[in-house]
Amino acid sequence: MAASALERGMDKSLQIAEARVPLDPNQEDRAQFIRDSLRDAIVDRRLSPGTKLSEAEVGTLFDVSRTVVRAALQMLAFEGLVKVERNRGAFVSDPTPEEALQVFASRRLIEPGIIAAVIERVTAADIAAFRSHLAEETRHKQERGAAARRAEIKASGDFHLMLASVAGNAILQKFMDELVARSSLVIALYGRSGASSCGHNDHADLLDAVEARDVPRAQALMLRHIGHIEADLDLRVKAGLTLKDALAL
Amino acid sequence: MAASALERGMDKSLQIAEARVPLDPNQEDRAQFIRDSLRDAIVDRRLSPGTKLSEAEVGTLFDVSRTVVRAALQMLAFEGLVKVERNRGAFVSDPTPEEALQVFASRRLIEPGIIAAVIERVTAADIAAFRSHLAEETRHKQERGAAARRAEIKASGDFHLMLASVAGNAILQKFMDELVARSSLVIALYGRSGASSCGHNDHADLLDAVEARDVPRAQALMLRHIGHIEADLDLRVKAGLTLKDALAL
DNA sequence: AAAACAGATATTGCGTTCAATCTTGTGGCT
DNA sequence: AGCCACAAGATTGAACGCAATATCTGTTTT
Repeated sequence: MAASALERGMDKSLQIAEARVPLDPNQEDRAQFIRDSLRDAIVDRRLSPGTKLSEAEVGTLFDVSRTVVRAALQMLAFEGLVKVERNRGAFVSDPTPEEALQVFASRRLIEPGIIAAVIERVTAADIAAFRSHLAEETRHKQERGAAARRAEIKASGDFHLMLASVAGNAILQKFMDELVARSSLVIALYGRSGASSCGHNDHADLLDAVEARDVPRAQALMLRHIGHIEADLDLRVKAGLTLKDALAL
Repeated sequence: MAASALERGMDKSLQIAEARVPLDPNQEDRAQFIRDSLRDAIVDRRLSPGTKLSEAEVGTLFDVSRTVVRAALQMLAFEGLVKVERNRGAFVSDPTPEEALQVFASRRLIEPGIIAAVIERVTAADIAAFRSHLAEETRHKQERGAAARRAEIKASGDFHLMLASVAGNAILQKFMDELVARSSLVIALYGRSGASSCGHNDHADLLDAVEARDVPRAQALMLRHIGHIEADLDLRVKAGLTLKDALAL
């Protein structure tokens, strides 16, 4: 319930998922583990856009050398979640309104295709998994608080990733990974209601159409859904938010 | 004709573009430079799939430390052009037939969308640039030899990249970068006639439709074109090429 | 007083080094 | 003779340290 109490503890340190060495999962690929932790933190908006990710600081938090941190940051840079500037360091990226539009334009292109592939390959077990996930989603939607909202955004993204996974194309799945992560960042930045779900039940409707194997309808619902998410954005806000403007109030 | 003699010279060394320190272009981002050199070499098939890219060896060739090489290899791994195996090293990727199909399925999804965007934004200057590029392409097509064939494959890919660039969506452009590179690898591996252009003039036709701003026709031509490329593949060949089979002849 | 310069500090870029892991070659055992 | 075990060599993984660059502070100059 009051899970947002967790967020209090962030004095001046980075406040990533685990405060210190969450134990090496399997001792392999620590860079990947750090990348995942950072990505979750970024997508969850525990790390806000523009935040500097100092190599030394992250290294201390995870108890690894800067070498490993560097690898993780480079991966995130490829996904577009952080921006690295030469001799200056890595920062959580701060997508411009234009980039935000490009993210959704890309999704509009790819996701209908994914839907078509899903309908070709989806099994009864998949449908059950989707329904179960949907229940989880609506649960979050009814809760209050920043933590629940974050969980909702994340769950909403996961729904799309599940679709991509069922579609069975590894390349498209990777693209969707990136697009969903970037979307979360955009929504966190520009979202008006904070959640992409202002009264709609898009995922449930979409799933119905998928189960009915109605390709055109499912694709139309997907496009409508993306439209809903986009409509919830207020791209003006951040447009000219320079330090000067920010302090002018 | 017997231009393939060029490939003979690769005794045991890697045979990348420049034999040694091609001068730091601007002293910045040497890793990126190495990545580009390696990518060109892979796409051109001067480095064949499966080749091991030893950190030390590449480092020596470019006269940098392994640290920088590592960064370059990691980038290529993200693009899917090399595969890194833990504690074993990096290898030029060797896409399976299934991966090959996924590459083209992805392109079928994305490129028609790019075409639509292009027709919305293309200028007369762009058209001129395309025509100029096309002339270059046909020139290569009429030449003989492995070098010309490589140049043709590369030019053909560049045409699609030019389209992506005109479309004006940086994210899709990055996706296309990856897809075109992977396509080149797949064509090099599975291509029957070696070039994607067995008698067709797809690019010219496509460009005509774009200039006429006929979206449906241009999209149809794009799909047909991708179909042509795919039809030129022989995915059986490599299908079961295990060591055992390879030696069975 | 504001701008500009200069030194001090912090951070990144990257070469080097040591430990861990994989590969290869040799020798003993069945 | 064939197979397994073991050791030597080679290669990657990751920490460390130094040099280069950017940032910050305090002072000087206009």
